[in-house]
Amino acid sequence: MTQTDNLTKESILTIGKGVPRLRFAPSPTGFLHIGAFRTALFSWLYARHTSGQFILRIEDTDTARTVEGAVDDFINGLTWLGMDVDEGPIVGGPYGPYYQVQRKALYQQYASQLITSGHAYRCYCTPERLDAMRKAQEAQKLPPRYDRHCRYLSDEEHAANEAAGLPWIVRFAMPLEGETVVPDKLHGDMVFKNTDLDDMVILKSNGLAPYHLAHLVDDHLMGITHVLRGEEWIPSAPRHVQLHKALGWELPLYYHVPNVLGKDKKKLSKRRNAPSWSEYQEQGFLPEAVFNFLALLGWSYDDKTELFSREELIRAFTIDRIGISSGIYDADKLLWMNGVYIRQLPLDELVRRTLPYMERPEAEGGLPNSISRPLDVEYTTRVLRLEHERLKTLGEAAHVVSFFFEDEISYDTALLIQKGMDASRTRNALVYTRDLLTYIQDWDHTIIEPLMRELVATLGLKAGQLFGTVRTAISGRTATPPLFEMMEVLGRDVTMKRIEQAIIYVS
RNA sequence: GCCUCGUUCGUCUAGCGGUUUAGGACAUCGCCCUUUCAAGGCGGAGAUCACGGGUUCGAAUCCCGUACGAGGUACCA
Repeated sequence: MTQTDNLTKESILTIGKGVPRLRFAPSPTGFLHIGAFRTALFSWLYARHTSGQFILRIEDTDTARTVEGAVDDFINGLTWLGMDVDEGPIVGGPYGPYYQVQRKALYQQYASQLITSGHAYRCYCTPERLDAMRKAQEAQKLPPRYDRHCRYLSDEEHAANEAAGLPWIVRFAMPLEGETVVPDKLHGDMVFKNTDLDDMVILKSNGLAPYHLAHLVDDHLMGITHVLRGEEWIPSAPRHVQLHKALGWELPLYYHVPNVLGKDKKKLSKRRNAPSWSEYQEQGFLPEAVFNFLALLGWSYDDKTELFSREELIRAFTIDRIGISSGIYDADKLLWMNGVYIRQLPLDELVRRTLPYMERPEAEGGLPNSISRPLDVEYTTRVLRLEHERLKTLGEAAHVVSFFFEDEISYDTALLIQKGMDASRTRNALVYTRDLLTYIQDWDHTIIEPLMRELVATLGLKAGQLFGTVRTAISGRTATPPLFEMMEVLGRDVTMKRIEQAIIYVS
């Protein structure tokens, strides 16, 4: 297809029929991983970029594998990521229903139309026969393919099978020679030999259509202009082209998007190497960070820009800059990006969004059950201000900040003794610190710091030796926010109490 | 087995025939800042552009093979 042809086709679709219409059509066989949302995101971004429409359709024709609650999971995931749906379940729309099980009659109608036009036929082959056939083919090292047994049945034989009440399905009569060209906007034309294509099933015994017919009928009827789907569909795309031809329908614009791979270099799979999107939510990833990260998975704007707000992404997104080679998703980079987004959050917003994570039960990553301080907004704000630029996820806040809320802290008392110090010098330093702190009028880090620095000099220690000891004494940690601000937030009473305790520990 | 798609630093990528001593980011290493941890700043290392042939004055960029990887090969999507 030449560039001119593309432009022409695109013009017809976008100007002739209105705006671009794209869909996300998951099948409710389980939760969704972020790879699935990545492809949906591209469709969504393009729809928003062009003021087009984004449609959610549920491909539930595999009734046996349908999982309860899956559709809610999709909708929750889309909502979390901020991908609003113009048409679909719940919101409805003029091209519904948006569940394929409810569109059964449509598929049957087109299947029988194809039989009438000679493009399809009824097949009475039993699963046992198909199985035996496939086994025989494999034994002979032949590609397993339907042998077209029923395609060549005479009218009399069809009538006899009918009269006998044999169950049947419908198969598509694939052209027996020639080639099928799949025009793909990302890959260019892909050519397939028709002899490699078999007579696939287009109507199952449960009366529903498999993906091949169902998605295509729906896309056509719903006016879908751009089909973005995973590259695993490339091998069956020629079937879809032939089906379009037989139905006399114009092809949508195809974009076969590369798959997202796991660390094992395998396609992300819910049952093998990919967590549900909701685990990212539970760990405290910000949806805007995941959104940004996902957009960069197989798409790029230029050679340096990586941080995009939602609006910037909508403005910058162009479909032709989607890459064609699949890539492993880099969990480290997501973590980094989440940190960037957390740091960009205004403090009150950070608190508002972190509180629910801290309020979770201890077992789910919340604050310890033993906390003695209430989780009020004022105090939590003062605490989180100190951890703001240190957080990588919202979920880790509770752990990192727990000592601000606990009454008793426990730690390895050996950590009190700094490099070049011993127990008695440490004890001495703590005693001096306690005495100094007792006389401080304004409990403010700007007051505490210079006095503590004087004490360092008085005791002939290095700053790190004194401060390290006090840090451990009041937090039980070796890595904390700046010491004096921490003391200020903790308050005089708690600080003094913990230092007293530490004096006992080192004795 | 057969069919198809893909292949630039460890990872994500820029590059669409000359501006490239192949640019950026994450990770990593070093230095600076510094009371620890982060954050930030500066810098380093890291890619014979999978390999082999062509085409061309000139190729990471175009063509053909090979290798490797992935995907598909169902009354699953």
